[in-house]
Amino acid sequence: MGRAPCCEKIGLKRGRWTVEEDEILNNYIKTHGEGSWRSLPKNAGLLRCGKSCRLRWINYLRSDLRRGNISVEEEHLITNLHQSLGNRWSLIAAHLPGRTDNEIKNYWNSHLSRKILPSRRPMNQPAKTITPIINKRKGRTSQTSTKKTNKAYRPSTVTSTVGNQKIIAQSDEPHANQQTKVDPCVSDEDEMICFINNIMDTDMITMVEDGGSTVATGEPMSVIDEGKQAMVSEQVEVGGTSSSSADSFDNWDWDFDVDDVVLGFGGEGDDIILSWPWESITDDDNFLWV
DNA sequence: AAAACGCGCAACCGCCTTGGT
DNA sequence: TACCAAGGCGGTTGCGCGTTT
Repeated sequence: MGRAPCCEKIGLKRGRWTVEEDEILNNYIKTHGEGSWRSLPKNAGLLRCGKSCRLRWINYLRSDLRRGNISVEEEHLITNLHQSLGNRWSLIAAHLPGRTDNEIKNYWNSHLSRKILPSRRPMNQPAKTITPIINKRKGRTSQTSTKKTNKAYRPSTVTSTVGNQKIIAQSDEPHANQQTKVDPCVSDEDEMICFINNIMDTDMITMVEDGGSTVATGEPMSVIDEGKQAMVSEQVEVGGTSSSSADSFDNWDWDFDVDDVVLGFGGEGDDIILSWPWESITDDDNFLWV
């Protein structure tokens, strides 16, 4: 017995949406609001699967969408977010207002992955595959589940030296259940990209070699301890300089009481983020100059 | 001019989690 | 506690269109 289809498919239309269908869906949602996707097509008089309606609305019909022309800034943001979050397109999309996860995913697959990944691996060297550490959370994202997810996000810190200045960069990294290819930077790499790669690479390697054993046991370690440990263990030497800021971590407020899609520290709005490491990769605010 | 090819994007698929009962 | 429906997500597919041969 195969798995039952998510919805009755007999007689339902598939493929591209027509203008008329868009209009019906648009009008229905404007009148009745989002939700109840299962019953929506029937009520609206659409011969479509509820999932299909939801997808069409989210990816195409919503009024707050920005379509096309991903800017350079957005591209940088996507790149940096992907370094930290991996293929968690919905989380990445949450940082690009008006962009959908589908759009970003497509953009990544068609533009950025080719642009970035090939340059990170020497031609004659196979990519190193890191076994997933943390189970990827899939499926419905409620506020409660978001809380759980957020707690799994552990800011990591990497110190590096650029010129004669030491940099501490904090990177958020859930490292989901994904296969990530880690490669050394090549010589002609742009310096900043190379630095970002170092962050990612060292994160991943440390996760496996150091923090990995803890997670692999399946023991639900204290989130706070886990975060601290990760941050401490992930202090790495880049450019011959290293430091530990473990002491300062104890002073952090780790009581993440968040209802947000992303890490939040409170503030005027629920989804205000105090500091995302990638927020402005060329902005000094992003790093702590020591 | 036409066939072949490649790319971008919309849509689908199947798995997973959540929340209600 | 178990079950089920609904919703959400990432991966994949395939169509349409522009470019190349």
